[in-house]
Amino acid sequence: MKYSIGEFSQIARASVKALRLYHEKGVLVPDFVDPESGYRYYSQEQVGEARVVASLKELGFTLAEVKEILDSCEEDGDLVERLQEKRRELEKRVKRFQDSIADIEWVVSGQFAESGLADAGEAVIEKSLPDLLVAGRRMCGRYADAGEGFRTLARRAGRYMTGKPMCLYYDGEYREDDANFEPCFEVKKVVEHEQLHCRELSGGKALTLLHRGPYECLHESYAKLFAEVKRRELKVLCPSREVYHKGPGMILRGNPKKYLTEIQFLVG
Amino acid sequence: MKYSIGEFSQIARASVKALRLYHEKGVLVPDFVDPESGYRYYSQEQVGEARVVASLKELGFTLAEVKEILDSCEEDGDLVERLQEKRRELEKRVKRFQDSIADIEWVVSGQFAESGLADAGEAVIEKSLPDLLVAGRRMCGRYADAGEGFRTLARRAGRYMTGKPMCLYYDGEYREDDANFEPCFEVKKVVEHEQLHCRELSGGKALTLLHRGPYECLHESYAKLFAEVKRRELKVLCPSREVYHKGPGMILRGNPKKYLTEIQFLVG
DNA sequence: CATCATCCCTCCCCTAGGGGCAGAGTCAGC
DNA sequence: GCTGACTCTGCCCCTAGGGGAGGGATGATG
Repeated sequence: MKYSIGEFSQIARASVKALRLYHEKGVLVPDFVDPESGYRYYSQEQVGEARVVASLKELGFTLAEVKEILDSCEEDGDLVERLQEKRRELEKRVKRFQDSIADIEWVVSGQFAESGLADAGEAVIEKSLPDLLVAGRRMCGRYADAGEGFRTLARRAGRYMTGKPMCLYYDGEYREDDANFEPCFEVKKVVEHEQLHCRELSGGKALTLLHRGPYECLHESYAKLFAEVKRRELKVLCPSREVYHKGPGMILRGNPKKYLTEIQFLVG
Repeated sequence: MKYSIGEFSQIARASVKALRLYHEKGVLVPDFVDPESGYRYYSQEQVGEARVVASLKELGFTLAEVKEILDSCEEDGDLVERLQEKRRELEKRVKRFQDSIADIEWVVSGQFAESGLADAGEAVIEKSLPDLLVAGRRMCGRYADAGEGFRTLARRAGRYMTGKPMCLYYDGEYREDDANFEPCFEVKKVVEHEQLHCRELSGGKALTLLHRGPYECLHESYAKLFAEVKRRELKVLCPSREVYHKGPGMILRGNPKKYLTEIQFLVG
């Protein structure tokens, strides 16, 4: 009983194209090839062979590996080592995919953390800030390193983030290379990790100002806010805060002209 | 500040080859290309662009998708839908890999289930069979369908299998098309599933014979065993059992001449 | 200015598993 | 013999680049 490639394709559930490829690679050679027409003809036993090839492919083996296995193995027992190795390989790939999925989740969740932001324009507003459970990462260096800090933070605690990212500034003055600051965000629950610091951040009365535009111009808004603090004869408590309602994303930089940053001075 | 492709490659952590490909695909076009020499020169801002490309690739996007995203998106928010879709895609792939891993585990575990088989040659042996917790799948049809039964069984309960596969035969006689039998194997714990039957299989005194060779010759061993039962004036209890110490594997057919099948007759 | 080591360019072939198409040959039934 | 269905080989395409050949450009040194 000989099957033409089309018939065999239906029986063995492999495309004609695939069967020709298997022939070329020596993985599944037709029982008989008409030397004149070049037509391939398959036998009944090759249905079983095709099933074996399909099984191995399903397990993640490449055609080259399948060929090697068919040539050198007779029983399933001969496969064990190869299977173990393949399993480790697959597990690695799964892990990579899962990492990607976790990253996607984190980026997406960041987009959904809605701010209760009254778009009141660029005026100084007095607010009462609530106590917040935050996870932060205290750093000492350049402000530009904060992005790296956020990334680390996100990897560790991103899945528990519930608020917008913010940054605490512990210096009373501007510092270039050894600034003292702490990227952080509100979290749903305490996250224990050596690289981050999780605790209650006390709220209270604060003066805030919403800054629209790139970070290079933040100093203008700081000036406004300081002026207002002075006018009201208040004292700024350390640390001051910046809340990044809209900033450079985890992936895309966005448009700096559209950045929205809220400066918060707790006052006493 | 212009970087040559080699310098930029080190800065942006992408191979020269990859950078040239990104240029070709329009994903990351160099800031300036010398029209005479064809040399590519990259600017400082492109370091950031390269980071974006790397991030998107890490999340599992193809170069074509990366290009489209860069062309049409400005902020992370614009990505959300695409990210969700990509996540679903990745989850599907993870699932497929995990299925493969599960299959591998099952095949491998089958190889490690050692039999306490005294290789006593082909003589009738009297044994005391222990009670076994088995998962089985009662079938009515041709013996050749047993393979399919084992496959189904394996999918459902393979991970709890602790013994060799075996088959119970409920007919007192040979039947062609409507044989009554039950592929099964010992399991570590009870598995609840509508398609399989899990229970204690009682042991007891048995006469057994190890058959070496293809299944076509099994009848010879059956004859030997029946003769011995008769000689000892015993009665065979239903069902009889076949234990497949070595048979066609889950994947490869193996060599039928090396098949090892133990026939077990519980006697009373 | 010449030389020489790098660096960079384009072009081609390779990966795995095919998809799709073109042009030509073949098979089987009527 | 005709016709439609089937099959052949060969070519180009896809991912995301790797490897290498052959040849031009750059930059430092003598």
